Amino acid sequence: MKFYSLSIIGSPLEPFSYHSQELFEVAACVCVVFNNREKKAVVLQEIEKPSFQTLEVLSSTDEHFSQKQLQLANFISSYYICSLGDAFALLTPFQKDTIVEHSLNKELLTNNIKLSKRQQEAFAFLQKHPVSLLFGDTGSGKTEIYMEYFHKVLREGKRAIFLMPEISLTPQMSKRLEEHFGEHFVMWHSKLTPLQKKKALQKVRNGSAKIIAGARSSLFLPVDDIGLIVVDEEHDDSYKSASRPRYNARDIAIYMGKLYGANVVLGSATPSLSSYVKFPHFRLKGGHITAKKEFVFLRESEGVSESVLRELKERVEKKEQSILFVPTRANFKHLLCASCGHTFTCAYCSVGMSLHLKHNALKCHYCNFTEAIPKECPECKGNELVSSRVGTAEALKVVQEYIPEAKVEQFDRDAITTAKKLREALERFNNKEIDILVGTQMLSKGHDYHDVTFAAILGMDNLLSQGDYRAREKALSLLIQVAGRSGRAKDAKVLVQSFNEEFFLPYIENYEAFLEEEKLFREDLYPPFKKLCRILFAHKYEQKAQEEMRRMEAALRAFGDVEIVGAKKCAIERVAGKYRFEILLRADKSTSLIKAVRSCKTKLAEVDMDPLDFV
DNA sequence: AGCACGCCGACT
DNA sequence: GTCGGCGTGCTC
Repeated sequence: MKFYSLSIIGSPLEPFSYHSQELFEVAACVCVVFNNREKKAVVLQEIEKPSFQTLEVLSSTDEHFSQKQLQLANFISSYYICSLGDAFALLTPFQKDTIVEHSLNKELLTNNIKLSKRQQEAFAFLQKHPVSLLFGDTGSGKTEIYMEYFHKVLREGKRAIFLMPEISLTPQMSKRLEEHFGEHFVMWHSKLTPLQKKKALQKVRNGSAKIIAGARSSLFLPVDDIGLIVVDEEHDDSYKSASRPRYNARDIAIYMGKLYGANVVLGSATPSLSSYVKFPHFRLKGGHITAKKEFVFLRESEGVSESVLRELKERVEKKEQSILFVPTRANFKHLLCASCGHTFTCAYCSVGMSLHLKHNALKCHYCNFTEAIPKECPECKGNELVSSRVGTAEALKVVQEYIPEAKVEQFDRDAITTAKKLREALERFNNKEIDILVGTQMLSKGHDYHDVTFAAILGMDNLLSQGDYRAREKALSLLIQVAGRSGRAKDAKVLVQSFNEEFFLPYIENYEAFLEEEKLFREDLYPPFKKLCRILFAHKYEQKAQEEMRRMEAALRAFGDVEIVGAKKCAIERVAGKYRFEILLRADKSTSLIKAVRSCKTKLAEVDMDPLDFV
């Protein structure tokens, strides 16, 4: 009889002991009964017979993790402070007896990419460093360099992972990679259907997929011969997972680079300060785009201004395309009573209800609670309700009323709900069936709109005044990214409605100047110079959440190398009926944070290592 | 995290 | 009487 320590996949608990007649390899997947239910588990090691009764392993499976995946799971579990079971739940195992194809389409070994002198220099630079930052403006030719690099990896008999923010996984990019790498290319993201997933996974497992492009989770596919990881748009916050474990795919890519002996390339036109400080960079400017861009600031706050409308109308008449950026969805973010000042807030969250005229509803953007738009104020019975903070739907309405002949479309999470809708919207825009796209952040994510001659950007001031340490970085990079969607083929005008011209303007065409400034502001206080960890407590009863927080706060005081920056209510103190408290910790080294938090983490506490958002 | 067990209110 | 609300405890 043999005894094993097993990690139950998906369980937040520590490993459990089982027995079996069979001999299992470390990292093999087995089936067990756990708490009266059948679960998959990972063999960690053989152990001595424990003092308590054990259950027998139900069966072995044909799945197993690799040694490197085992190390990766251990890293995730220790760095992000979660169970091994939670870490393994992220990974896709290998499958025994999969026939591995080594045949490579010979035609793909040669390629027709012609890099410019500068691009060649960049390529040489990237190859020299284990982790490097390709700091290249929109349209400066980053993608060609990636392609060239992928070809090289292929020639060396290895494979490459190409990470992108989910929304950038567009047909355009897919098509381009398909043309280059044919059957050796595969796309992986959460919106694939089960059948598509199965097919893609088969190609990954049998080795025919050499270039794996996809979102966060592509990092965890069963690939052991990784020669290169590219993290495109590395500044993008969506690389950070919003649920447990709250890992950052960009940072895990860097860890994996070391683990697999693969180079890592981070690419962005607006790199994060963290990457800029930590890694050597190569600056790629302008490139083959010769079109000029004119930036105009307009000191106006709410809504779509007359000037923006006039500009938009002018473009429509000239049959030119425009984009209009608004940071919020819906018609309005807030609704309040003009006579008594009563605000309409969600019954379950401490946030305002957004006004969605299309559905005749007030909607909470945090828990989705929906109710009819009230006719009068429940407090004072007044019937003069006013709304504020214009969103995409309202901006679209205003534009449509001003320019009835224009073809205007909404481009946000409310309108683009599926991959198909995204594909079709982008197709219509590129086919000139749309004059104006009105959208949120979604507009900024790597889509190639080649003929936009006018971009209007609203709501920047709200983003800038959000108050967390990255607000400046977030606002400025977003502005540059949205502006970068215009002026690709023809000259363009970018109109920014903001009172913060003094902050934005000097940096728009000189992002490194911003990074250098920001470095001074962050030194001794914020990442990457200091490490942060946020611990969240959420509970139905306010007192319970607060007590848990206080208990942990007290325990954390024992650690001299960890500073308790704050222990308080969250900025949004209630979400989905739960009261929320947080502790923010700061230290010089992440090991200090890990040690402290590990030692006194309660069940209720959710750890957010290297937090990016503070809501 | 699930999920079963068990104890108390409000309804056929 | 019972249906079902969620507090508590357990998972090798």
